[in-house]
Amino acid sequence: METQTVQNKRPGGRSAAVLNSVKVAVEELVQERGRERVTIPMVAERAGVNPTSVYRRWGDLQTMINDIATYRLDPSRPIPETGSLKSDLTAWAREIVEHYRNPTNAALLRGGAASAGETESDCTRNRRAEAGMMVQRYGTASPITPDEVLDHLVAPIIYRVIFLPWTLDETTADSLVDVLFANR
Amino acid sequence: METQTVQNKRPGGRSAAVLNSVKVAVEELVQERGRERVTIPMVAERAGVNPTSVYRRWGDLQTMINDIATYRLDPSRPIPETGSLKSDLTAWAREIVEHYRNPTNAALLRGGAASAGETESDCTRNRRAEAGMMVQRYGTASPITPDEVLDHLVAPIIYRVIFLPWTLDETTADSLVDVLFANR
DNA sequence: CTCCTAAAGCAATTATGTTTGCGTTACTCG
DNA sequence: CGAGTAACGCAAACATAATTGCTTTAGGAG
Repeated sequence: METQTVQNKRPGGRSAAVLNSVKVAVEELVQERGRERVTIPMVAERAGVNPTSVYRRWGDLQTMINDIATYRLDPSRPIPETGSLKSDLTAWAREIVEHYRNPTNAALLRGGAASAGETESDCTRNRRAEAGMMVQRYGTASPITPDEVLDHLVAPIIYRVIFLPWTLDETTADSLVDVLFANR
Repeated sequence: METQTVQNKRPGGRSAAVLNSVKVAVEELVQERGRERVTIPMVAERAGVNPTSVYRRWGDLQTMINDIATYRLDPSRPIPETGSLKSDLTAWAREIVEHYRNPTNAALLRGGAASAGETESDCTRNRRAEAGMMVQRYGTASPITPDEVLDHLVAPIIYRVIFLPWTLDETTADSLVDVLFANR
């Protein structure tokens, strides 16, 4: 699942309009029908665009969806920096939970899960890098390792997003962090 | 994702043979090409069966794969009962890890993930029920709740299966249980 | 063993997704 | 602006998936 944004030598005007309406169409359809039941002709029709344009720009559905999904949860967004590891992780986890409480983002994650596994996805790699960054800030004496963050903070969130989305609420992030820091 | 085994008024002989060769074909193909790139005609050809038979019995690919996946990790298998909650959970987690270290089972899980979300899948429900059973055995004074088992034992395993399968080894289950019981 | 019919096989048809060649539009650079 | 060309739209060709009516095979009750 490699996700390099499909670049365009004429990014403005009509191309931008096509990109935008396709993006909206994909998000709507993935949310309405689930990643499995979305096809390129379907997206093209909803977007008011010719299917050929989609095929020529992205090649196939997976590439297109990965490309579109990249626009969300920007990898270059600022990582919380609040003064303590615990509050950084809380803020960060809340962001992730809020992101995936959006059904479109959840559906895109599920779609990505299906094709994950052989190679580390951008999504996973980014989460790991961000976790490492926060932990390192507070030195090697940190009570928490990046792997623990993945296992006990990211994993429960992602598991719930995929399999138990209705259990995600605004308290999820905080209580997971509490458990992570209990007795340390 | 509803998974009711497609029942057959003539379960023996030829039907059984078809079911079996289709099952093998699905497992091979899902493992070889990933859930996304498997089609019914493909499965039928590999199985040496007419595609029509597959369409008529299962209707579509998702139903078929869910049905086939149900044959694995038998829900009526015995739950470990070793005398302590910690060792029960360890044995149970080891089973799950071993199950999903098989690439076919991992691929089927990823395929299921794609269509999960709207309704609780059998797989998830069973894990939760099993966790509850083990915890209850040792009374309400238990230091661990079923939800904690899901968040901190099941979730990390499933997360790794889907996104980081190469990080699963024979120590994974034990160390996750150790963390779960640390300081309790 | 025999009959009944569920399930499988086959072939023709329909539907849908994908590719391709070519003409048209309109972004961008000078 | 105006020329050059990237990207789009259209329509036809192609490929493959799904459906359907009919025939054949064989499981299982009596």
